[in-house]
Amino acid sequence: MGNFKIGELAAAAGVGRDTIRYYERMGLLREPARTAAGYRLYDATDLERVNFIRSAQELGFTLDQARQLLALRASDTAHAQAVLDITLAKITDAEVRLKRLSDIRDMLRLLADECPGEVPVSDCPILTFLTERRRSDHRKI
Amino acid sequence: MGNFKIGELAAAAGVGRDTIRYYERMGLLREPARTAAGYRLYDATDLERVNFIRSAQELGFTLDQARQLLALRASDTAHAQAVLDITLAKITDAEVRLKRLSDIRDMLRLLADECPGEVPVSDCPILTFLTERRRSDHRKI
DNA sequence: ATGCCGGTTGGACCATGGTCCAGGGTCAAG
DNA sequence: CTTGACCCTGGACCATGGTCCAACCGGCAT
Repeated sequence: MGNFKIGELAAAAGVGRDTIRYYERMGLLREPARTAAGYRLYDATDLERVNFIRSAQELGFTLDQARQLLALRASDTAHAQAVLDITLAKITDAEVRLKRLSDIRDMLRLLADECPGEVPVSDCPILTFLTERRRSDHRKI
Repeated sequence: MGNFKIGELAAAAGVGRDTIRYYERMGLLREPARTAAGYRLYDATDLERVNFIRSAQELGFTLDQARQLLALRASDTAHAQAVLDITLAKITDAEVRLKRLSDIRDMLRLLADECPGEVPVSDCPILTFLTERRRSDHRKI
């Protein structure tokens, strides 16, 4: 009972058919049962898996990490610490990227604030900055 | 005076030779003069261009945007407003991404704080969250 | 003249996460 | 019986910013 064909699974999960086949190739979904004609047959646990993967992606996990999380979930010996470790690494990673990106934003904002707009490009402080910067370089932004 | 071969330009700019040729193919660098043997010959303005591109990249501009900035810099009719517009768009873009990423970090942090570690994965709140989440979905994270 | 470094080309390949296509088979409705 | 919607496969293709490769040529030192 409750068997879907690929299109139905895809629609239920809000992804494309090709995405389902891609996940299968990537080892995120099991090889499904088939009808006599070769059609893939899925059930509710497959839908749940696809939903899990999508949720993980929304939290910034890669497909590879989603696969690790699925493997941990399926294990009966693993402890939650393993999941926590992955999560903590992801948090650190997010913080590094937040720092880099906010530094960039701050620098752009400084430059934008200095730029009067109504001058020829030759007087644009943004271009001047990009042009001059390397004379004293090799520090990170 | 001051002509470099590609390897010298690459070393001076701190990039690979292939990167120089790649920039040429992408239209970021002019087609350089050649020696009789077909070797590319560069000068200080080419080095300065590569440095400009690298600086732009460090500020989060794509190569495509770097090309636009170079075109503006070379124009004698453009005004600084055009550069400012690109920069402001980049700032907005950075802010959107900062918001998304910090929302993700916050959610991960909440989940990590709830996770005791020393329990079987079946009791891991992170996995539970990923498993359950889609029952009430379709809002952005 | 021999070795070696560095130059040339076109094209393949990397990661990431898919998307699309051709050329065929299947299935239910009209 | 035909039409249309769906499914199958293998492989190409997308963006991004390069990197690496083979197979060849140039130029300098020993």
